[in-house]
Amino acid sequence: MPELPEVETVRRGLADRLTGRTLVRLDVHDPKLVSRSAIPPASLIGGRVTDVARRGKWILCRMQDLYLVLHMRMSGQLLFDTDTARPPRASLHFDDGTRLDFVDQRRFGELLVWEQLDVGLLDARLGPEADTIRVDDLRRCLASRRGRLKAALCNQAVLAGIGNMYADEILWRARLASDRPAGSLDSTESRRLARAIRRVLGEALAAGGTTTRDGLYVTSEGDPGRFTMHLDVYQRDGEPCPRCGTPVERVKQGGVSVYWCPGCQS
DNA sequence: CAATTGACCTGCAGGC
DNA sequence: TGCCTGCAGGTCAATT
Repeated sequence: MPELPEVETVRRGLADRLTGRTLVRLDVHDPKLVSRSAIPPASLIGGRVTDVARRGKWILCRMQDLYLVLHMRMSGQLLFDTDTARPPRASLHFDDGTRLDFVDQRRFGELLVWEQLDVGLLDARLGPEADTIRVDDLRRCLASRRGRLKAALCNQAVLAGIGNMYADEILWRARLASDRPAGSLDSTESRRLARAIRRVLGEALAAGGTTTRDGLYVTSEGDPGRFTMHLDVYQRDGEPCPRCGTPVERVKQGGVSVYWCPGCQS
């Protein structure tokens, strides 16, 4: 599922190909994709892409006074000029002939048109960007939280960009158990966690993200992510922990799977 | 205010 | 073979 490294990889792909381009045609094949947009998507036609930014898992394409806002949710793919097996939910055509398709098996993704004001509102409901988090900011984010550490890491209002897969990888790297109360970390553990967040997300981004066995994540050029082989615990239940050899366990916590090593995470 | 739960979706795996 | 159930999880709204 697209988390910060995947969304950032896609953002870079879009920035490369779309900056300076003008949208000449927009075909929405699935109305649900745009149903939460207060401004009709057709308003973007004739607009030129001046900048492609990212906030958490949201992609924000500035098109002069409006923003094309994209969220891939579980299975969204943004693909340039590919002939996919799956029909796109929308296709965007640009002045140089480039076509960008929004393909989305599970149909949770969204395409929205926002004004500057709405971008500000997004900022207010997201925590700081996870990939650059520093230990003192992290402690502020987690302080006085009584819920589970993993839930806090995955909560976009606390920290923006982490999802289920990287939360497990980060917790393994930091040698922390997912069910620890978020506010219970001492200063050593907080330092370890902040470092693990930056390291895991940074390495995953450098590898162009992670394509899991569902194969749903690919870059905007259609390439799979190369971090897959570097996963230490995610979807590796039963395999020996790379650090201590204890078999990796999979448990259910708050409705989602947690992959972790009971031998070295506490 | 913080935490939890259900809803939204589709494809696929597993059981019978 | 075919039907059914459960599962994958990001975000939001509603509830505790």
